[in-house]
Amino acid sequence: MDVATDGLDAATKASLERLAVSRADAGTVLFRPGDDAAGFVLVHEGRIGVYLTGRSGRDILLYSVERGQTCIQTTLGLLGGEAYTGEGIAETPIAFSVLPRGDFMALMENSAPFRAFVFRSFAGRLNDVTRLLEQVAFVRVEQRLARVLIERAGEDGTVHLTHQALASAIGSAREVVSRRLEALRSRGLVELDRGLIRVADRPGLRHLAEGE
Amino acid sequence: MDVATDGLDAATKASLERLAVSRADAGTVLFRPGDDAAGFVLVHEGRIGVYLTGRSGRDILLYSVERGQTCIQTTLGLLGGEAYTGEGIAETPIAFSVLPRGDFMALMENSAPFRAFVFRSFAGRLNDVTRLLEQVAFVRVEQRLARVLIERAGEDGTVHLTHQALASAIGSAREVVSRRLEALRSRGLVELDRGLIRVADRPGLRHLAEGE
DNA sequence: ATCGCTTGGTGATCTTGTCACTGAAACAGC
DNA sequence: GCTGTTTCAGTGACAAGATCACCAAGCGAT
Repeated sequence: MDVATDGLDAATKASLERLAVSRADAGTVLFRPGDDAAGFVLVHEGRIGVYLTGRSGRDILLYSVERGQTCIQTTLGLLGGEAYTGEGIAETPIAFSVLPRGDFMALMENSAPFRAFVFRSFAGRLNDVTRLLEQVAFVRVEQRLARVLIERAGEDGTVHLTHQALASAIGSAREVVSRRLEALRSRGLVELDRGLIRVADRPGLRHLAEGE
Repeated sequence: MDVATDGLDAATKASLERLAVSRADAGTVLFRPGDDAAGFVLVHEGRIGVYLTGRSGRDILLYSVERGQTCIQTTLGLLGGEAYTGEGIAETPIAFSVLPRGDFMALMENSAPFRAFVFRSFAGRLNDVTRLLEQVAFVRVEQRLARVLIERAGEDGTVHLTHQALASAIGSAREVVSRRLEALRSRGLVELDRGLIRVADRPGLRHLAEGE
């Protein structure tokens, strides 16, 4: 799942590292559905969330782009001329650089390791989205919720997300998440606070997340 | 959406056309989740459906592979070492050829048009799956059903699919499809027969499919 | 004809999504 | 401190969809 810049040859790496680094605050909207891709985006620090939004206003997290990864929506746009379908939001303060279209094409032409990197990114995202589809289509909300809580819990078992943010992460509605969380709490699996969930019984939650 | 072999240079095209052509009957299972990719698959005739199956046994059509297209699940396997997550079934009698792994890698290395073709395929599939996710996550069953009926209806407005097949196509359950179809019938939008749906009011159905 | 299989219909029940509110906590400015 | 304002969370009522457990037709083979 993690697509690192590892495996790139020194020359390619150097040309990527020469790029100017931009920064953006948490919460910045980096691109919206319909935008054209400006260039190949590489994330150095922080996390970008790419969301799909339905007409009703409900949204779902397609995938996250973290350090060393690239936003393949952009690549998709560069290679196929298709515009974004998702919305990109900085979830933390981020640092990134943009490789202009022409330079990107040249690298694709000349660097086999770079091509491999881009392909791996693609493959990883396709897998992410497919797995997400599987979850949304076939898995109960409670189980999806348990999974996200496990994934997002820090060392101390805390998850700093609102019910709304959790709902977006699993593609459900806030009210549903509230009720499911209350159900988990009543079983002693989590503790609840405003904007904060504490995982109280990690093995129990993991068991739920695995299904059965 | 359609990823044709158009745009390939003559040399690449020739080397693809030298491959031996295999055939398979409708209904043949071509690959299952967990299988390793044998090589790069190119479809000459017919249609392959790639399905994702949940534990419950319910399944959903990820995408179809038609004439001139390639099954990117395979490519994904070749490039990233990931196994299939979907199940491939011949929906019609098919003719296809397989480009062995080594030859595939060589083409990727040496032919820019071939690389572009593979990238376009990837981009198309990622788009397909994303759109499907959007449908499943945010769109009503009735609307998804209407859309599929429009897409699959022949010149004469007939759709030769069972309720179960329709349910798989939209990622729902057979009973739900039966009930929704009955609702459409009562509104005069379709006529029903065993294994056959006739679109009676195409504009009306299309209107439904567009949403609102 | 009749056995077996596929296809489709139906009621009951549970889960999930949606709508319309309410209340509680956090926060900014005075 | 208070006072609005905003964000977050809880709740009841109801609609949509999934699941389960059946049953009944249609169809093909022998």
